[in-house]
Amino acid sequence: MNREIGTYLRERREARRATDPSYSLRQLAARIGVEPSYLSKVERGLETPSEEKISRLAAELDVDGDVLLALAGKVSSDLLQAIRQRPELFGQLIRQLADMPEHAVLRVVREVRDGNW
Amino acid sequence: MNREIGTYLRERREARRATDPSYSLRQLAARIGVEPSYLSKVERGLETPSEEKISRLAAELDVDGDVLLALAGKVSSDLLQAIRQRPELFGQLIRQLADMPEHAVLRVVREVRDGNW
DNA sequence: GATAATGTGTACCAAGTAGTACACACTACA
DNA sequence: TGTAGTGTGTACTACTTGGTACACATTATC
Repeated sequence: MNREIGTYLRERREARRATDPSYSLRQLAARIGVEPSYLSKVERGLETPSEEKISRLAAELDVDGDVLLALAGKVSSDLLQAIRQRPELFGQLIRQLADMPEHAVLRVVREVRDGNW
Repeated sequence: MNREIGTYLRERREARRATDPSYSLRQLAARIGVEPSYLSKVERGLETPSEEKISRLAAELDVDGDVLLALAGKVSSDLLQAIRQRPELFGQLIRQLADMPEHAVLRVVREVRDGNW
C-alpha cells in the first residue's frame, strides 16, 4: 500500500542526490534510523513508516511534515491531541471547512493568523 | 486503559436505565453488536472499542460522537480525511487555534458558520 | 580485477487492536 | 424454588503495524 508517499519520497531523494551523494537509499536510511531494505520497500509503496520516521524523512528531505504524513494517510499526533481537547468545536469547524472552496479556507487561516480575535 | 470513556459510558447507561430497562449491559451490548463481556470490560476501562462501535454507542446513548471518540483517545475518520485533503492549511489553522482561549475558537466557528465567506 | 557501495528479495517477529466464546456467580421474581 | 436475566473472569485469536536481519545481484571505483 501507499504508492503515493513512496514515489514522492523517491523523487525527492533522487533530486537531492543529484547534488549530494549522501542521499543514497542506504545512507538516508542510516540517518533516519531504519534498515535499507525497509526504506526500499517504503519507496516502492510496500510499507508505511511510523509518524516518527516520516517526520525525520520530512526534515531530511526538506518537505512539509503534515504533507508527507498526509501522503502516508496519517495526521500528526499533535493535531489529533488539539482536536481531542475540544472535540465538538473542532469537529464542527473542520466539517464546515471541508466542503468549502480552497480560497475560503485560506481566508479563514489568514484572518485567524492576522486578526485580533 | 481508558478509564474516561468507560466510567462515562457506564454513567450514561445507568441514567438511561433508570427510565428504560432495555439499557442493561447485556441488551445494549446486543444492540451495538458486541459480546456482553466485552462491553463490561469497556465500561471498566479495560478495552477501547473501535470507531464504529463508539458511534453506535453514541447514537444509542444520545451523546455527541466526537466527544465520545475523544474520550476514547480517537478522532473521527471523516475529520482525518478532511485534514489529509489540505494538510498544511488545516495544520496551520488547528495549531493556531489550539493555543487560543475557548471563546476565540467559538467565535471562529460561528463566523464560519454564519458568515459569507 | 578486487573491493566497496548500492538497491532489493525473503523470512521472520514483537506488540498492539478489536474483539469472540463460554463458564461462573449473583440477583429478581413468579 | 427454579429459571431468567445480569455483570464479570479467563482464555483464546485473527489481523495489522512497524519494523529487523541477512543474503543476493548489480553497479561504481581504484
